[in-house]
Amino acid sequence: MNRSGGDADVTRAAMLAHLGTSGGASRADLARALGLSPALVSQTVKQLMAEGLVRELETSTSSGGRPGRLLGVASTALRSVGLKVSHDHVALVETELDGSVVRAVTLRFDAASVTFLSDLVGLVRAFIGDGRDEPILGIGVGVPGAVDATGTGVVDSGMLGWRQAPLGALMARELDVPVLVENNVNALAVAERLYGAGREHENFLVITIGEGVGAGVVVGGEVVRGSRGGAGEIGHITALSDGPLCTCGKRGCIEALAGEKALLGKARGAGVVPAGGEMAQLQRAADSGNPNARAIYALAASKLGEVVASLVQFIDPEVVIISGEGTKAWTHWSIPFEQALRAGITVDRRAIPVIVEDWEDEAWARGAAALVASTPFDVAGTFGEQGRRVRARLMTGSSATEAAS
Amino acid sequence: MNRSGGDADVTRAAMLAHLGTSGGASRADLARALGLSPALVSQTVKQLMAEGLVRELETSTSSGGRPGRLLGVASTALRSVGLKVSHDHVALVETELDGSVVRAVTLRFDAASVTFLSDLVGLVRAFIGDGRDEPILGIGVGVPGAVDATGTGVVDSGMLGWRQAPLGALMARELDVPVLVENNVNALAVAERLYGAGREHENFLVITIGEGVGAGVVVGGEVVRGSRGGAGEIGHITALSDGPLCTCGKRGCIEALAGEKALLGKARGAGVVPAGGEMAQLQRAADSGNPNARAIYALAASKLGEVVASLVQFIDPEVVIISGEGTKAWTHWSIPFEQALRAGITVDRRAIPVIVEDWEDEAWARGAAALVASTPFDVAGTFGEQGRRVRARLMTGSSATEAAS
DNA sequence: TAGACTTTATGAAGTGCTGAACAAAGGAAG
DNA sequence: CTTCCTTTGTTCAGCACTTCATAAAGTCTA
Repeated sequence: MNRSGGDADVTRAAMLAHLGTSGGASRADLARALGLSPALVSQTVKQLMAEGLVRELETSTSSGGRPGRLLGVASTALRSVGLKVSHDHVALVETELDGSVVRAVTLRFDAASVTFLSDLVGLVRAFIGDGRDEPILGIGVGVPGAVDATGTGVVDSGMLGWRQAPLGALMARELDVPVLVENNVNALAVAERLYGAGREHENFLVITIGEGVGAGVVVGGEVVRGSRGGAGEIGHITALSDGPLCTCGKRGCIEALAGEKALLGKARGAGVVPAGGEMAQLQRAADSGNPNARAIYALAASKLGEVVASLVQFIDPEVVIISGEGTKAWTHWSIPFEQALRAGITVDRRAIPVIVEDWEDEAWARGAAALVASTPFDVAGTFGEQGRRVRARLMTGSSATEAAS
Repeated sequence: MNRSGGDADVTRAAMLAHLGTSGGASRADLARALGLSPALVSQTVKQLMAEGLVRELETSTSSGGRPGRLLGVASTALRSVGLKVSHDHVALVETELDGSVVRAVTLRFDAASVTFLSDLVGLVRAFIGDGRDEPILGIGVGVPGAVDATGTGVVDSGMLGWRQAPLGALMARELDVPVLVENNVNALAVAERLYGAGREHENFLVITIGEGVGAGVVVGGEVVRGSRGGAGEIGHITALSDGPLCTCGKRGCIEALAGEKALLGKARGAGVVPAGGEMAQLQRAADSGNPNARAIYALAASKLGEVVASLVQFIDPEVVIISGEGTKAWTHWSIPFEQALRAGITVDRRAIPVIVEDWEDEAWARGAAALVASTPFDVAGTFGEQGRRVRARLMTGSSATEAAS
């Protein structure tokens, strides 16, 4: 399969992104990884080197044949910005193509303010202004909620209280930079696929715990978005009939059982933490052996395990990755979660590995930034016009200013 | 995106298959449906017409512009065979490319016999022999269980008691015909995508009820197979903790609550049907208003609704299609199922349509036959060598004998 | 009835990619 | 140390497909 016509730059961008995200790779490596013919890689690398975008590094050790000449991106100016939007704060990071974080800040932000859109644009503008004068490749935005079309970036979020917020279009226009908006768990899944455990897997599940409970689904190497970008919204799967009332109006949602608010509520009710107490206090109580605190975690973990078991049975992933702020206390989740998970699936898939990555705010934002690095691989064209703009910037080494369309 | 190199026959086959499965289409229709340029379609159609594989039908009515000249496949000999394998019988059908059934039989078959492989081959050989002398395009096989690689067709099935049965390779060798083996629900999902409600949807869920409970998942127009072909095995999702013991060793699996055996067991226990009674008797009892019988259906339907609600919340499909033998009694499932389903999902997706198609054995087999017609669209190459062989046969109008590899 | 518009179909020129053949550069075996 | 094998990288002819331009065949509007 090739991409003739006007799609040559997709190939070029994919090669640049692969070199950026994987450190060094030989031409043969590139051909295998991207499914292209060696001939094309040779040819394209020659161009990219002539343009000064790619350079040869050292020679790799041989594995019984001719050793490969490793390649790397020449430009150091290929940076992306990622932001994670929460109801009361925004985390911003600037990353290199390989996912390494150059700088990061967390700022207060009121999602319920009437001026939330312009507020957000202002924060991002200031953050970019603080950096070097190099123009950035693009901005990735992770939001808790459904994103209608990733290209235009219209957001519906119960957690933020946004209805059809035209976030992507506005930011792209105001900042004159490609902006990719996506559900934050999906963004995390993209990051896992590019830099994390998902690199070796085509099918996996990312489960996040924290304020909410979410899931990202990767099938055949691609993130599943569902009919209107609503795939992975497992927070409102019913885990206990006649359970506690959830913010969504239903009863017994897993988020109402294993979300931060639910845990805190229980902890306060049981007197484990004081009235105005925080999650950290609950964790400390559990750490020091408080049986009530441990029981609170255990119940949540067990219910989460049951839900994840259903998903594993349904979609048959190769691994399950657990992430989110909630993993800070994972020691208290681990055993009951795994027990419930293994007990809820058939024998043939009980060996499924569970990988825990305790990422915090910064990592979520890094996930959003990964969206930018992933666009060159986005053959399906999910990101549309914004994706094209990112690729165009990759091509010019981000040093030339781009004409806005 | 194009498919240059050695993949020209994929395009040709896809055009033939599209014409076969959709009746008549103009060149412009083909270009749109297959995502090709009009120029290429013109060019390729010219070839196909010269080879006598395609002919022009009448002229379509104009919709404000030049009317299109409708095309159709010239050969009437493009037939496929589909079979549905159950533990005690096999259903066989012969179909045209458009999915219409030419003939169908159901035969006794013992999946537990030591000679089950050769028995099955014998049945198929006899079935093909009974038909006209035209060689067929290929054979699709639907089995209840996981199929490792659709190309080679190695089957693991708890319901049939098969472990790593090399069904596909054996049949292909013995019968000298391309053989595509797939999980039966996945096959049904393919049929829905080609001929049914799935034609207008890229993301949908197929739920089957009957002896077992299964699911087929279509995301982005493609059937999701999971890491080892085990996606969609929802029968053993836990729907009721501490529920009845299931054949898989777990408790409260949805199959142990809503599968035929479970319903029959309950019906016998409640005295609704006699000791050796059948499903039809349970249904008649419910039809005539027996409250116990109705309650049995209602509980199963409600539990199924809860499980499907989780899946809908998770994968966000556009529609849910219900099928399988169990739909014969759907009137008794309908209300509690829909109630449980709507109650278990968030407001934003409560409008999701539920489509019921009461297909029986023959339709399952037709689903398997649809695998053959779908191979030309199988860009991902799931069917490998067998898929290539099907395409090769399509090209020669199935009139030339094919050299076995 | 003439033009404007829409949609279908085709021909020519150009582009992206592949496959095959070949050269290069190392290790392993005799 | 030569010979074979494996893997990498390059060159080149050829092909599948696309875009662009143009013709064809209708409907709609003035």
